[in-house]
Amino acid sequence: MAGSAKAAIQRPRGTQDVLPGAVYVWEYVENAIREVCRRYHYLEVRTPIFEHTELFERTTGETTDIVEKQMYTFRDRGGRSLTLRPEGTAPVVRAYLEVPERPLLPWKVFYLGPMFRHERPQAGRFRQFVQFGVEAIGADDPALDGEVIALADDLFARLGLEGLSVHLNSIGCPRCRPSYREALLSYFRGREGLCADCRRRLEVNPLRVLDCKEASCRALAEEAPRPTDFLCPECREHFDGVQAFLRHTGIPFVLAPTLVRGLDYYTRTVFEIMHGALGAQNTVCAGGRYDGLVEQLGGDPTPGVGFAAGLERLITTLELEGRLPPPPTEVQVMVAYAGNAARPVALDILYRLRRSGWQADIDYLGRSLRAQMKQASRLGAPLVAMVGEDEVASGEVTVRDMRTGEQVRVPLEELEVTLRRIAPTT
RNA sequence: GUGAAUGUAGCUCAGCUGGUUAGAGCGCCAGACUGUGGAUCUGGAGGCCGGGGGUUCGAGUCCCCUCAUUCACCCCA
Repeated sequence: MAGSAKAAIQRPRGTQDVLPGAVYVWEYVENAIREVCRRYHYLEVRTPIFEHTELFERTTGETTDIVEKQMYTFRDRGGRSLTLRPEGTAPVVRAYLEVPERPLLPWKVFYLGPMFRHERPQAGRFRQFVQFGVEAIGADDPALDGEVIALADDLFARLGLEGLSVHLNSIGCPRCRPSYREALLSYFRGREGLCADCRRRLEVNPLRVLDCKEASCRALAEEAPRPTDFLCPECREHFDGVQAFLRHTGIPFVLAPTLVRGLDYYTRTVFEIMHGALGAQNTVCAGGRYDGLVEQLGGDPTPGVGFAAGLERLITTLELEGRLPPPPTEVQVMVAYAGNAARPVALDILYRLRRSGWQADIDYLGRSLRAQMKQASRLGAPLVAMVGEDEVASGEVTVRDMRTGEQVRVPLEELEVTLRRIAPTT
């Protein structure tokens, strides 16, 4: 690829470099996330990048692809099996159980950081990707389900996104799900037309047959029994409560009777926030309730609800909707000089500006003044401070406004006032 | 893990049925303007045509393998 004799080392498959010119977009999104979370009283938690493998095996679901074949698992020198975290909820719950003092409930936290799954990359899917997620542990109030959905909705609105829609469903609890499962099995077993994948799904995880993309399966799924028809009275009431909250709060949503989630720990509420124009991986945010998870990890029975959002997909959505913020100014003042005699003076000016807070830079490639101007222009620097032999002799500096082309020559002491006057806001 | 498409200058791409010095646009550097950007013109640098093997007198063009990228499936943010 590269012209060198040795083969160039490329980044590992499914990873990305966020280059300097793009980092501001990430900062923009991260800032929006932190601000919204603060308003909803969710505090940040930072858990390790790797965990004991068992944590994910026990929670995510032993039959899910994530655990079966997508984990980056390795042994450390002590022989322990560790895994780069493939998702954020299990680690957060584990951390909750390790909080030294009993936390005030609900424990409302958010996380923001890289996750790892060994999958084939495609549009909107990477092996290392960044997830933002919130978890509220310790209350089963439907208004809390509503709160995490509201938080996500608020965030997306704040980012200016419009093409997203909330899809909502309830998959019941360990008490009502078995009867639904049976109904589903007998429905599909009595019918022809399922694809090969779905015949396998039917045995492994029957609920997943519902969201198959195959046309024939979808047709069958349309008529299939729905989880919401089998909810026990408590789950029914809870689900009604979530919907009532959303209507009351004015958050639009659509009921999605065939929506199920992949991870084993979900109960009751499940939801996804999707975008119509994203390609095959169109879910930007997904979550739900996990009332059995804390107990499963050795804690007292404690309900919980949360979601995870993929930042790469979110940023793609921003691009798609033309909602990327303009890039920030890299350099406010470019210091240019003509002739080697002026260089020490130019460096003095450069450091004087930097020390008083200006974003300032200078040419290091010995370019002609003309080329220095061109650089300044390309960098989008609004101001150039120029010195040549004349200025050195008279103790002055020439300030050029790159937007208008106007320039003035002022005594060195007046440089900063002049800069501020010409470009007060930069 | 499965399938398909694509890999030619820094970037985006040409290169007809294999034919000898591999091109364009943009970008970059320099000059026209011996101290001044965004316009124009001129010149220049920069490619073992992803890598390996094969067919052929001859391969960027054909065949095989391999690596990478992209999209889709599986699954999922």
